[in-house]
Amino acid sequence: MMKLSYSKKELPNSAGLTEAQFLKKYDATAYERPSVTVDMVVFCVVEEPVKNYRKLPVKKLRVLMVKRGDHPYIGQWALPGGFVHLNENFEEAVVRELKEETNVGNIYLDQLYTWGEVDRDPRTRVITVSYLALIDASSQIILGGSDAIEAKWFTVEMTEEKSVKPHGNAIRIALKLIDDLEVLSSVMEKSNNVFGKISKELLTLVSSSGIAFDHAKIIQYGLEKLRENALRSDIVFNLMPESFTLTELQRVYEVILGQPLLMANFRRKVSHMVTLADEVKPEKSAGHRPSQLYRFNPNWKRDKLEFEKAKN
Amino acid sequence: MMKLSYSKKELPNSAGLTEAQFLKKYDATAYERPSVTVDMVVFCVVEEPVKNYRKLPVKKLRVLMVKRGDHPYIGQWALPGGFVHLNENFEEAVVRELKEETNVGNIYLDQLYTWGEVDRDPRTRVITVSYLALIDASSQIILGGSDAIEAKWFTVEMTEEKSVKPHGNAIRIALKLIDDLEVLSSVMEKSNNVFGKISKELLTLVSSSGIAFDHAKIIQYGLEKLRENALRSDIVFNLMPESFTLTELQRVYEVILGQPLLMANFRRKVSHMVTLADEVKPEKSAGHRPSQLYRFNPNWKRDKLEFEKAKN
DNA sequence: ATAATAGTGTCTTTCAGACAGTATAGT
DNA sequence: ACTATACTGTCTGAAAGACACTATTAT
Repeated sequence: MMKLSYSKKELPNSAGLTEAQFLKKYDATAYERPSVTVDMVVFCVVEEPVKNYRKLPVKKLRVLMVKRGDHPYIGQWALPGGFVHLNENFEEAVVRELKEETNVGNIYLDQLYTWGEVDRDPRTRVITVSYLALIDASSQIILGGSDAIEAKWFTVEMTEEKSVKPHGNAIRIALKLIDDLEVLSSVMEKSNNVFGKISKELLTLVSSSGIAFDHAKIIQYGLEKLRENALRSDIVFNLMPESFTLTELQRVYEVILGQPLLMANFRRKVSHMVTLADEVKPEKSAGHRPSQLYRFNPNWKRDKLEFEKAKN
Repeated sequence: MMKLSYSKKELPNSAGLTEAQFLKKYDATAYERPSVTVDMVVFCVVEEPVKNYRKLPVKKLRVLMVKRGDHPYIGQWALPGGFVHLNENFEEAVVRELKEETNVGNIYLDQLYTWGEVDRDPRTRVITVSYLALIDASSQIILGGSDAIEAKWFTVEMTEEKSVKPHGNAIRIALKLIDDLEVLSSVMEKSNNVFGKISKELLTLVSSSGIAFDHAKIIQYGLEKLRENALRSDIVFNLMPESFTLTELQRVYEVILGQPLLMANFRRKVSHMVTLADEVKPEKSAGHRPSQLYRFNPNWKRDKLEFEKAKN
C-alpha cells in the first residue's frame, strides 16, 4: 500500500484540492435537476351500517384523496403529497404535508416505490417517492387543514381479470374509487414482459377517469404491498383501534385481501398477536352472544419465541 | 354537479389560465431542488477453486464497487451509479452508468429503496434511487468501460449478532467486503424503535471503513431483499449460467441465505422450476458420479398450474 | 323458537425438515 | 476399497384448509 503523507481529510484530488476546498467550490446548480415530491397512499378501514339491525356493519377500505386546484389535472383527484424541501427528510415531508391536509399525527409509514418516468408530469421532470400510510379510523381525522384544500375519503374497489394477449398473458386491473357524490375509475394492465431470459412485471395505465397523474398505479401498488404484508407481518393492527373484537379484525383482513376467511383458522393465526382485554364489547341490542375485546400485543414475537422454548 | 362550459383541457385555474397557458408560464426552477442519482448493488456469484482435487469449488457472493477519484470520500469504494439525466428514466440511467463501468448488457434490475437523508452527501442534497442488479458470472464482465474508472468485485460477508440495549434489543450487523488486496468493513445496527403503538425497524451506520457514503447500508438492504426474494421467487436464476447442475444451484442459494440446505428438500423445492438439459456436466477427473445439467424453465408457473389441474 | 354472531374441536391435506439409503465416478 | 459428489425414498411433525359443533344474546 502507498504510504500517505496526507491524512484522509487532506488528501487532494486531481485538481489539487482538499475536501474542504472542493466542497467550498462545489456548484450544486451545475446540472439541471428534477423536482422531488412525496405522495402518500393513506388507507383506513371504516364501518358502513347495514339495514338489518342484527347484522354487523360492513367494513370498507378507504383511501385519502385531494382535489387538484390548479393545472395540470385541475379538478381531478390526486394523492396527498408535495415537494420535498431541501432541508427535510422524506418522512418529515410526509408528516408536514399530512398535517397541512388533515390533523393526523403519529401514523404508520412505509416507503413503497419511487416513480420517475420522464413524462409522468407535464410541468417538468417530477420524481415521486411514494409512501404507504395506515391509520386507525377511530382516531377520526378532521379533513381540511391549514390550507383550504379539499380532501376526502374514497372507498377502494379493485378487481382483477385475466386477459389473453398475443404476447403472453396479462391481467387487467380495474380500480374504482367510490364516494357518495362521484366515482373515479381507472383500468391498468399488468403484463409479464420478457427481455432475454429476464422476465419483468410491467404495470401500465390503460385509462384513468378523475384520477390525476399516474396515481391510480400508485394506489394499486400500495394495495398490493398492503396485501402481501398483511399475511406476513402485523401491519394490519395499524388500522385497528385500541381494542377490537376478533371478528372486527377478521373483517379488516378480509377487506384488504378481498376474500372471506374461515373463522376458526383465522383465530388460530392471529391468536398469538393479541391479548384478551378482559372486557366485552358494549353493544346496544346486539341480538347475539357478546364478543370479547382484544388488544394488540406489541411483544408477540418475543412472547411466541419464549412460548415455543418452554414447550421443548 | 356544476355544468361545465369548458372542456377539461380548457378549464381555467384561479389565475384564469388554461392548462396550455399555465404550462408555458410554469417556472421549473422556482424552488431549489435536490440532485437525484441511481446506485446499483450488482451481485454475482463466482467459484473459488479448492486445493483438494476431488472437492467442488466454493461459491462466493460478490458485489461490484467503484473507486472514488474525487471528493468526497476520495480513494474509498462506492457503489456504481451516477446522476439521473432529466430526459431518461431510472432504468435507462442504470443501464447507461453500468455501460460506462462494465460491458454488461441485459441484466435483471429491481428497484430497492430510495435514500434521502439530508446529510448523506456533504456536497448537496442527494437523493439516491437504489437498484438491485443480478448478473450471471459466466457472462464474464470486462471491468473498466469507456471512462478510466477503477472498478472491481469484492466478496461479501455479512454476520449478524444480537446486542442487548437499554431500550429494547438490537441486532449488530458486520459487513465485510474482501478482495485479494484489501478488506473494507462496516458495522451497522438494526433496532426496533417504537413510536406510540407503531414499531419501526431502523438501520443505522455505526462505522464504515473504506466504504463511501451510506453505501454499506444500501448493500445490506440489497442483500436482505435478495435473501427474502430468493425463497419466494425465481430471481436466483438470474445469477446462473444457461445450464447448471442442481448442486451448483443449491450452493448459490446457500451463499445467498448464509446457511446450508438439505439436498433432498432443496431438490424437491426447485424441481418444478427447472428442466433437464439432457446433458451431463463435462468434468475432468471428477472422481464421483457425473451430474445432470438443468436449465431454468421460464414457464414454470403456468406449467405447475397445469400439472396440478391435471392431477384433479 | 329464531336468527344472528361468538367461539371451539378435530379431521385432512399439504409442505417443510430430517435422515437413511443407493448410485457412480476416479484414484 | 475409499472417498467424494449425485440422487431418491420416506418418516415425522407443523401448519393450512375445511367443516361440524356448541354458546349466547334480543326479539
